[in-house]
Amino acid sequence: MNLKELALKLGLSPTTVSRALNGYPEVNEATRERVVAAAKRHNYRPNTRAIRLATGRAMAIGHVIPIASKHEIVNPVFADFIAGAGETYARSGYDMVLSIVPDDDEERIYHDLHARGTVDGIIVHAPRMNDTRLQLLDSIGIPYVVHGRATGTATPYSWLDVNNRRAFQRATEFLLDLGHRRIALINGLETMDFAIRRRSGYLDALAARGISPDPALMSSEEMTELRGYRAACDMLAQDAPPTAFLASSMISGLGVRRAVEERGLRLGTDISVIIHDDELSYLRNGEDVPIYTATRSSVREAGRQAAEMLLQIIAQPETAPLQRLLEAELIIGQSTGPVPAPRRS
Amino acid sequence: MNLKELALKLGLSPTTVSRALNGYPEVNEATRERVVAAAKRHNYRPNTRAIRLATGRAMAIGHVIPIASKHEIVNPVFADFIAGAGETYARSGYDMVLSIVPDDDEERIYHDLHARGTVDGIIVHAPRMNDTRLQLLDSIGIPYVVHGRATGTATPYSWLDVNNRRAFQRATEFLLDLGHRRIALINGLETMDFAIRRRSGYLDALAARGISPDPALMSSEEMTELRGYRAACDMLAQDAPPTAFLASSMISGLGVRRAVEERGLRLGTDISVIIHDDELSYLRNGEDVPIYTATRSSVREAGRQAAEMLLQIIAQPETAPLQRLLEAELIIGQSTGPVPAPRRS
DNA sequence: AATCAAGTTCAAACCGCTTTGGACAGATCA
DNA sequence: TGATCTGTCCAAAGCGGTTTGAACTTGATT
Repeated sequence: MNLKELALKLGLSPTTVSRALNGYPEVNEATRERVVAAAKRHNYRPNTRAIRLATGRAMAIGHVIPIASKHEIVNPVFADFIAGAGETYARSGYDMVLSIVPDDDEERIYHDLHARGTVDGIIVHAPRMNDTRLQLLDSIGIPYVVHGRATGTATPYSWLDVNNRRAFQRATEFLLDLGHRRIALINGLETMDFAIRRRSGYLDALAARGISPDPALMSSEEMTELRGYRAACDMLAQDAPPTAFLASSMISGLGVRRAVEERGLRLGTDISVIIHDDELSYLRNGEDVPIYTATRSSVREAGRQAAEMLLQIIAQPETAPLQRLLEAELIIGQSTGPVPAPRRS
Repeated sequence: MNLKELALKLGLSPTTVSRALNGYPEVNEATRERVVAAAKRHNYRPNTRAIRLATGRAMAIGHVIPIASKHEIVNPVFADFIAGAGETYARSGYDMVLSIVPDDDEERIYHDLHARGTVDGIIVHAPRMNDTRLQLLDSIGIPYVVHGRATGTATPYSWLDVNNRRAFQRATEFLLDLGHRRIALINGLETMDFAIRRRSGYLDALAARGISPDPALMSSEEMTELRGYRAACDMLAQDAPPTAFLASSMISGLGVRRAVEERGLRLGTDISVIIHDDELSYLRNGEDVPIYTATRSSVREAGRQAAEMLLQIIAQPETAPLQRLLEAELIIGQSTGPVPAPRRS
């Protein structure tokens, strides 16, 4: 059932039927009702492909997920971010198209998506420092919103980010207030912008108390359970082990916990741990009572909002770049406590 | 730069240019080369929207991700499954469109996707027992492939599944061979088809040794860390606690481990644990040496293959349903060992 | 009564490609 | 030599909508 057939059935022209269904004012209310009723009765749904060609809009947003060919990690936050963004798109009648791209091929994909008219805009994931993609997208002329920021980018651009620096600064201060002095940072890969910011928050908090950072207490790895475990093992085996850990994700936090408990130490008494909690749906940090003390910010909500921003930019292309900074909460769980009295060896 | 402009520049008709680029035989090789060169020089990329309308094909596959509104879990295996499927689509020039749908709205979405011509086929995720979606999709007439199976469906359909029953049967047998008699099952929600099959593999193995199952050793929950932890805690607190656990995912396995270690017990000596390992990229079960003994099957590979099957079905609609059963490996890690001598209390 | 405006409706062009059904030239054949 | 075939190329008709510009009613205005 297409527009022409429906029009024929109604004894109207396709023009009028189209207008009736799309809410244009120049159509008699009585006929509109007739048309709407007939459309529903015949299960008429306008063909997306035709609409797209006719209007010149793709009604779709692209999410380009780069896969580093070496270490093929799919960032686990994608699932929840995308779930959030998808809610927004569904409300607005947009489709979400996902491209999984080996990262050396990314540039071509952006050109393609635009030239072939597959999408109206793009969400940029996992920005790095001096990320070249933003300039590329600007030059191509695709509307985009970055999830995160790209330190070192000169021209303004639209982004939505968590205040990672502040979150980790507060977390570090919290540990310092508990008396901890040897605080380890189990960070994500510091090619990632968010990891750079978290590190700087951590360093700032230490500096403010006159503590000079110890490189042996700072690791920068992929955020997997195993990496967290190994980094924590190494650090705990040192002569002057840390009394507290700051882990960049729930998953590396699980690895830290394993290392801690394997040594017969107890979380929250012998060793304190703070994680960053993205509120991943399958990795809840407890239900009512949080297990870990954490800096918390919902990545799903970030997805919702980033998508809204992008749709707004697409609707009004002339507006100045939109920027939104979400603050993370610091929530107190059972994984932190005052620094224990030094053990005698 | 569109086809008409390019044709004009070349002094050819759009017809010939289109044919030259699409490899039709009725075009002189010399002109073809000229066209291809010009296309590259001017960065010509045919407009997807126009192709789709003209050919009547969407060149896109839909992945419908249902979100249970009550407990909003995004299944963590989606990310990796989709990464795998995406690789296949990229190779074949298909787009992947994701719909995040509250599960009470799913039926409408399928009708929509088809009637509006947004996709050429669908991957069905997370099938349940007697899943009504398959019949719906059959009646609508959309090609589809199910990731998993739907017990109770009478008519044949295309699916790709892991042999969950066999995997859990073997895992249970392995524990039985180690002398374990009280083996707990930390299963996923048994509304899910895969969970039903795993359970039946577990029960079969027990039955084959004449062991009657103990309901107190079987839990069926969402596969989160917390659920795994709680279930394990409850079971370990019983008068006759289990000596081994079978966990339906790496994540619930992490919860089980926490419960075990929290009680001062050691994994692989005091308590044995086997997990199912989907080889999620951010939750590797060790690198060279597996941490957990596990039934292993790559969900990413499953994504690749399911996508290939679907593309094949779309290309040849008249073929009989395709079905593929992947066997899980049983890999031996450090989390299992012989049943310990009973403690005196 | 003629003019004008507002309210409705429609025919036709268009979006950018694919594809059908020729057209035309040169080669091949009887 | 005329007929047939082959190799190339093209005009035009879709695909299924949106959108422009015009036409036709009606009722109000002068």
